[in-house]
Amino acid sequence: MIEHQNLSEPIYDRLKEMIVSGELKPGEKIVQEKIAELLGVSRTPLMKALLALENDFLLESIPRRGMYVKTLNDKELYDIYVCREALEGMAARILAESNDSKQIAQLKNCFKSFNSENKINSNAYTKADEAFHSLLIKLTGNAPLDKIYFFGSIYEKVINRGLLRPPEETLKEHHSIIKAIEEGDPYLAEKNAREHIQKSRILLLNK
Amino acid sequence: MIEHQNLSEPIYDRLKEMIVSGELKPGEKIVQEKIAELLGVSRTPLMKALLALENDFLLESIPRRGMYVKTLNDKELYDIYVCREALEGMAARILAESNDSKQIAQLKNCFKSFNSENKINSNAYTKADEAFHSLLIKLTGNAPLDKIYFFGSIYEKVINRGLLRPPEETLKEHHSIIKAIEEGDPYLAEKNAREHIQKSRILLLNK
DNA sequence: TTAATGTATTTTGTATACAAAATACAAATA
DNA sequence: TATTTGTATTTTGTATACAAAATACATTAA
Repeated sequence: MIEHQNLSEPIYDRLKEMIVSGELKPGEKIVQEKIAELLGVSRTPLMKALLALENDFLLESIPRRGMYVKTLNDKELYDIYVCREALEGMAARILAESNDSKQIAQLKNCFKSFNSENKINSNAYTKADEAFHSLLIKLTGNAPLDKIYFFGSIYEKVINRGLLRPPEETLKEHHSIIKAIEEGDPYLAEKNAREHIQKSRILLLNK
Repeated sequence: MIEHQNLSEPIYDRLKEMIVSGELKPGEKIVQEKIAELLGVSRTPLMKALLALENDFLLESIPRRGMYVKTLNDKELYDIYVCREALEGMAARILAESNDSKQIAQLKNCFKSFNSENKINSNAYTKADEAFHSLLIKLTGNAPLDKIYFFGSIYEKVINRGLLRPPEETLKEHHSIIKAIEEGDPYLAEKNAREHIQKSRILLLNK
């Protein structure tokens, strides 16, 4: 079955899913031949996908030893939140500066189903949360920013440990970020976005 | 010559140098077989290096067409400076928080040879500048931050267009960043670091 | 002359083959 | 028994082989 598309891409997607879902457990070794056979491909395109996943912080490579599913310790998780704070803060600032009503509508749309409800479905909210934070970055139109913001992949892994804070609490904060963007207040937008991440970050310390 | 070390790493280093130095020109296509032969290796380890370089924003891949040396347009360069502003600002804040005299000494050391001199060697200063900004990130001990901060590789490419601002001007700013860190003032350290990048960023707009 | 078409060549994407390092495990030694 | 040593097996790193897509180029038709 030699059919020249980009095999690496579907492999990458599949493996990412397997890692995030826990099908491949943290610390587990990726034995290339086994995974290749499992996915029905050769080691060559698999290797490409593995390298991409390493760059996403989902795999860890020890030269001459192999690739392992990354186990995020508390320090690393904390450090990722530090990066998120800086990057999402900047993203919020940029969006507030451009103050685009279409963009604001998109941001609002993430949480529209939760506004009127009294009881928030935790699973649906987690998805919305992820979409919102990812959208915040995407809407800036800053390609390098989007490239380095690989934390989305890790997000689900974090969530699997249990939501850090109740939706009722974070929903307010999300809206305050959007509101500052809508008011065209870059300083406040950045401040709100940063404080939002910071609150979760601090919780990670006492875990 | 089959000798199992990590060929990919030296290949990566060599290619990075060739790109940064301009031996490989922006927009130039990387013909795998040619480069492989030039470096005396096969396409397999070369491919690994190419993928890493793509992740560093130094190469651009068009599926089924090939890899090309990235041509940074003004918008992308500007966007990179936006990221730098966020990340280096955060780094300066962190260093100010920990307020470690050893770290501060290291930072000062970057510019020690320029303090007493009246005429600054532009070439040496460029190297010092690069070392300083890279060190700022490294000293935080934040691995994800260091991983996403690939801009150092691009730095020289930018500089090749000509220094954005005279050393006399930026040297002061560098010292003001260090000073704020030394005084343990996270807010000021972040502010100074950000303004430092911002000033260069704004210049990029009028180019 | 210009545009279109078909063929040859080049180049990428993938699979496979093989060498050397790493690992597992059994036998030998203390 | 615990530790070392040697051998077999596994697995990675690299090279090569080959198919299909992309490109170059010449030939033909308008």
